[in-house]
Parts: sequence; structure tokens; C-alpha cells
Amino acid sequence: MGRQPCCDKLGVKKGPWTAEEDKKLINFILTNGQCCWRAVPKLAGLRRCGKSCRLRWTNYLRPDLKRGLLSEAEEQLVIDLHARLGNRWSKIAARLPGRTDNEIKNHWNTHIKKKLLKMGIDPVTHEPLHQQLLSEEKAPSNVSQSQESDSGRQCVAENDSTMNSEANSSDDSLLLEDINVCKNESLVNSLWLDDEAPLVDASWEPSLEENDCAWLLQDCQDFGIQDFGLDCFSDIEFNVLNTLDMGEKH
DNA sequence: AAGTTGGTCAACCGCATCAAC
DNA sequence: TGTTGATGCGGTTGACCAACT
Repeated sequence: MGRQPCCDKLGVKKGPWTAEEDKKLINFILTNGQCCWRAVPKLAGLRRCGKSCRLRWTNYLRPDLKRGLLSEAEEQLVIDLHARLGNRWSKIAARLPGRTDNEIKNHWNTHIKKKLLKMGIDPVTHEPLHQQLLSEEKAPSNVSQSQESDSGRQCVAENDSTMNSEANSSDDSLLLEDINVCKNESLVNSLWLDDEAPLVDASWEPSLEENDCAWLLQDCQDFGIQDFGLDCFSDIEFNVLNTLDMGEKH
């Protein structure tokens, strides 16, 4: 026989997480670490599926997550990694510390895709669209979705000399400047040491010494820090983090 | 002011893979 | 060795919000 089921579908709550549920999950993970997600809902007192808990933690509650829009450099890195890896968002996310696969996937679908299309670049193949049409005429049946091929691994910037001349508005010129960041192969290659080895330690342990957890601390303040069991933080640390946060807003 | 449209993003669903039995 | 369940991943949905008409 196999293992016990992850959760009985009955009585499992769905939909947006409440602050109370977040508190419970954070408390549990910080106290016990990430073990078997199957047991988390029961032990943490949550009426959620373990899968849902894992998703909530990895995509939203992890203290090492960055918040806010991707920077230009991060966006360019995503484009290049996508050209090499395709829609393997988890692999891509592994090379962007503090970013989640879900976040990158969303950003790709809402921003980068349109940006590339506007530039006349196919977001799937990373080839100029007119070139894409030509190749489709030659081989109409097989537009490869695989990004493993050498052509798929081309950096977008390598195509910029053949980018169509339509991308010449002032906005597009700026975009072209952005995309040329990719010409700096050393930047990309430095992040491309090993296909399987993530830049961030996969075995993440809750570490509240990182500055990136400022948002979590803010949440803790909103909830009341004792509720999180994070009273190890001094007022000074909070003040420093708040100052940093204020500075970013200006 | 009300309705419509489009953008954003958190969360769910279903599949693939791996591991336990 | 086959079956079953856990986990992880990518695709998709839907709620929410802001801009526009």
C-alpha cells in the first residue's frame, strides 16, 4: 500500500488566505521548519490542503522573498533564461534570488510577453517574428516548443541586429537599450554556471537575519509580533528596517 | 455616477515524477 | 515490480482594482 492521502477533500478550505491563517502557517514553519507538507495543516491547525500551505508559503510568506516589480536587470535575466530554458519557471526562479516561479510566470505573461511582441520578437522562440514566419513556411508542421535546442538557447540580444525596423519608436528604442543588457554575456553566464545547480540554496532554512524580510516584519507589526513568535527582534532592528523601507518609498 | 474593459496576481487544477509500501 | 500517494511544476482561472467611456 502507498502512503496516506495528503488531505481529505472534505472540509478543506479554499480561496484567499486570511491573516489569521497566515499567522498560523508562519508560526508553524518558523517553529518547526519545512517538513512534510501533508502534516502541516493538521499540526498548524489549518483547514487547508498541504499543497495549498506549501504554495502559500513559497509564493507569499517566505521571509526571503523580494516584493514589488522585477528590476530591469532581473527582467533581462528572465528573458535570457527563458530563451534557454523555456517555460521552466522554477528553474528560472532558482536563478533569481527572492523571486518565485509564480511571480516570474505572472510577470512574463503580463509584461515581458507584450514587451517582446512590441519589439517584434516571438516570446516563445525568441526569434524575430518575420523570421519566424519564414521558418514556419519552410516547416509548417513543427514549430518547436522545446527550448533545449541551440537556436532556442540564443540570447535575445543576439537577434537584435535582425530585429525588425518597426521597433523604432522612442519607447522601443529604450526597450532595445534594455535588451542590450543581455549582450553582457558575462552577467548572464556568471549566473549560468550549472544547469541544475540553483544560485540559491534550495534547502532554505528560515533565517530572519536577512534584510529582505522587512515586509514580513511589517506584517508582524500589523498582526502583533507576539502572535508570530518573533519577539526575538528588537525595536532597533524594526526601526532600521522601517527606515530602509521608508527610504525605498522615496 | 455607472458600466465596461483591461491589467495584475494570488490561488487552484491537473499532470508528471519520484518515493514509499 | 506494480500500485498508490506526496510533492513539485506549469497552465489557467477568477477576484480585485484602476482607467476609461
